[in-house]
Amino acid sequence: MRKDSRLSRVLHVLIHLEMADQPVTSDKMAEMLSTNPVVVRRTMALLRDRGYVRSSKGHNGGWSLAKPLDEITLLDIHKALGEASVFTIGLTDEHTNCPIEHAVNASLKDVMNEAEKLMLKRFGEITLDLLGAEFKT
Amino acid sequence: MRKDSRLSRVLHVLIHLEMADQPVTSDKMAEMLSTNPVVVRRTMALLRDRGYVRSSKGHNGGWSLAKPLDEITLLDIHKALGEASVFTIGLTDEHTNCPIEHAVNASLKDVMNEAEKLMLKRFGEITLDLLGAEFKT
DNA sequence: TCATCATGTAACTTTAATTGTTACACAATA
DNA sequence: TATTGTGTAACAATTAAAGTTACATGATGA
Repeated sequence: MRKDSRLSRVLHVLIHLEMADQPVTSDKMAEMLSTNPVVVRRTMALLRDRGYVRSSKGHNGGWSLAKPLDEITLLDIHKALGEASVFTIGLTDEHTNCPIEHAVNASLKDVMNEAEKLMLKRFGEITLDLLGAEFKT
Repeated sequence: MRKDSRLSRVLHVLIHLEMADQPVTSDKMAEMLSTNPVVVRRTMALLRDRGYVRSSKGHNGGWSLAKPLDEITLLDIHKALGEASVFTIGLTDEHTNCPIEHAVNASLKDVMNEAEKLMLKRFGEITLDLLGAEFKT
């Protein structure tokens, strides 16, 4: 099953951003991430919409933090990226009226909701400066 | 992100299987699931490999349970389907030696592991007869 | 002011993985 | 022995994300 590594990538970039004393261009980031500047802009735009980063044009332009890392949580970034669900496991579309199908889906949904809730709670507890701190030790 | 609904589908089918007094053909199942008999065989073959179901050929052939539902857990089926991870969130390939990237991935991995562990624990606690029981009430 | 650097974004192509399909071999049974 | 069913290889279709191209627009500094 395909994985979405935007979260991992963008966190990586944000922490680098904090250490830079100048805006960092999409080109530089793309190079870091072995990807394309347009892809970077697409993803970063989602964060800008939420006020976590800023972009500027022209000479010495690029991306910079709009908020200190200790005020941004993993959950914030995860939400900004707008992935519908964290699970690869999906439920069947219940176009039938089969009560068994409904029961199965309800059970699965319960378990997945519980796990997702736990995960998002943890994400909410981790600010991005902690990620940076961890590597500095 | 694409979802894998094989788990949901196959559970649905297994509970139906229990109630059938004859083997059920791949064609019937495919119709139930609005899919293709070959797809059904592919998925069911994974369960047969683990001894949860049996298949027989010829007249009155088809699929039947090889184990009572109260001896099969959600976790058993999940494992049989062989999905690598339950999460849509992936980590970057660490071809670089960037310590920040490593730290970010380690943190994400921690949180995901914890959530996955919880989820699989719950899956292990739910036997398939419980799913059926739930709908009967 | 104007060449240059940078983002913004639409439109399109590529990629990767599953799912669906076709075709045919093989086995069981009425 | 015709029919019913699985087993499986090989291929096509689908789909969603990622990548790419192209060009507009804005900012900056020489």
